[in-house]
Amino acid sequence: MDQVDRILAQWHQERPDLDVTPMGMFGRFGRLRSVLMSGLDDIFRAHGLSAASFDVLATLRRSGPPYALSPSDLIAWTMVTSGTMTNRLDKLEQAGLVSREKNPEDGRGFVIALTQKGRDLIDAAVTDHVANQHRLAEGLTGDEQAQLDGLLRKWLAAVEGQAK
Amino acid sequence: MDQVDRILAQWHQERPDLDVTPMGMFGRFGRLRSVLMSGLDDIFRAHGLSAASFDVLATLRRSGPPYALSPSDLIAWTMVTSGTMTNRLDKLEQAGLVSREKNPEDGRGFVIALTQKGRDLIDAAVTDHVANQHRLAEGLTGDEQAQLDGLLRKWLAAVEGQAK
DNA sequence: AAAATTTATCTTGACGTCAAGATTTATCGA
DNA sequence: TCGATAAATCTTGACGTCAAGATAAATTTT
Repeated sequence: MDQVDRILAQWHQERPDLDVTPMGMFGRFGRLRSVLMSGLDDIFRAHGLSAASFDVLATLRRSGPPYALSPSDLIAWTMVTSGTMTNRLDKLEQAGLVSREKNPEDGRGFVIALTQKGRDLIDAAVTDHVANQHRLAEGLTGDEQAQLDGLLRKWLAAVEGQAK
Repeated sequence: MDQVDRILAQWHQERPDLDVTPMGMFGRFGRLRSVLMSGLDDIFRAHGLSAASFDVLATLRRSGPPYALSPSDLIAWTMVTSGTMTNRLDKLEQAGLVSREKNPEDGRGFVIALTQKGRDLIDAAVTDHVANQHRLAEGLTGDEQAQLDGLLRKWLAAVEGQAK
C-alpha cells in the first residue's frame, strides 16, 4: 500500500460511482517520473548541465561528425518548440559549448555545432549518465526491464497514433 | 523501430563503448509521459483548469467532508514546494474555487476549503478525467495494464527507497 | 519578375516550478 | 516565564516551457 493506493482508496470512498482502476497506473507513472528525473538531474548538475542542455548536446554528439545540426533538426529530435530551442541555444552558446553560425547555403538558417569544449563535456557527461541509468534501473531485473520497455513501447505507439 | 530506437542506434554507432540498454526504457518513458500529460490536459482545459489546479481541487475533494485541508496537508499530498502551493492557492482563491481562512486553532496556519463552485467544478472534472484515463489506457489490454502497474509499483518503491 | 506562400528562427508574454530566505506564531526546555 | 527552536506560510528571483506573433529569406505561382 503506497501513497497512490491511499489516493485510490479515498476516491473509492468519496466517489464510489467512478471506476478508478487506471488511475493507479497514471499516478505511479507520474510519481516515478518525478523521482527518476531528479535522479538523472544529479548527474547533469554534476557536469554543470540541466536536462535541457544535456538534451541538446547529446543530440549533436550522437548525430556524428561534424557534430552540427540546424535548429530545425534539433527541434525535431528534441520535440520542443522553436522558442524553447532558441532559449536553450542562447544558454549553450553563452557557455561556449556550441557555436551558432549562419548557414552559407540558406540565409534563413543557422548551423549549430559542438565546440571542442562542448564535445569533451558531453562525452564525459554521457558516460556518467548511462551508468546512472543502469543504477536507477537496478530496482527491476533484466527481464522486468525488458517487459516494461515492451509495454511502454506498445502504449506509446498506441497513444501517439491516436493523438494525431 | 520508433524514434527512440533511432536514438539508440545513433549512440551505438558513435559510442559503441556504452551499454545503452536502459536508455530505451527511459526514453520511451519520457515521451509517453509527455503524450499522456497532453492528453490529460485536454480535459483539464475543457473545465478551465490546469493540471496544477486540478491536482489541488481533487486533493480537497477526495479528502471528504468538509473538503478542507491546511496548505501543509496539500503540500504533503501533492509533493510540491510551499512556494508552488502558495501560487496555486492564489490562483484558485482568485477564481473563487477555494476559500482561504485563518486557522482558529493555529495562528500560523490557514484552512483551505472548496467553495460550492469549486466542489461542483471538481466533481464534473473528475468524472471526465477518469473517463479520459480509461480512453488513454485503451492501447493496452486489461492484463497489460495490470502488468505495467505492477512493474511501475515495484520500480517506484525501489527508487523511492534509494532516493532517501 | 513580381506577388504570394512557405520555411526558419527569434521575440514576447504568461505559466508553473523550485530553492532560499523572511516572517509570524507555537512549543519546549531551563 | 523567557529564550531557543521548530513549524507554517509567503516572498523573491531564476529557470524552462509554450503559444502566438514578428522577421527575414527561399520557393512557388502567376
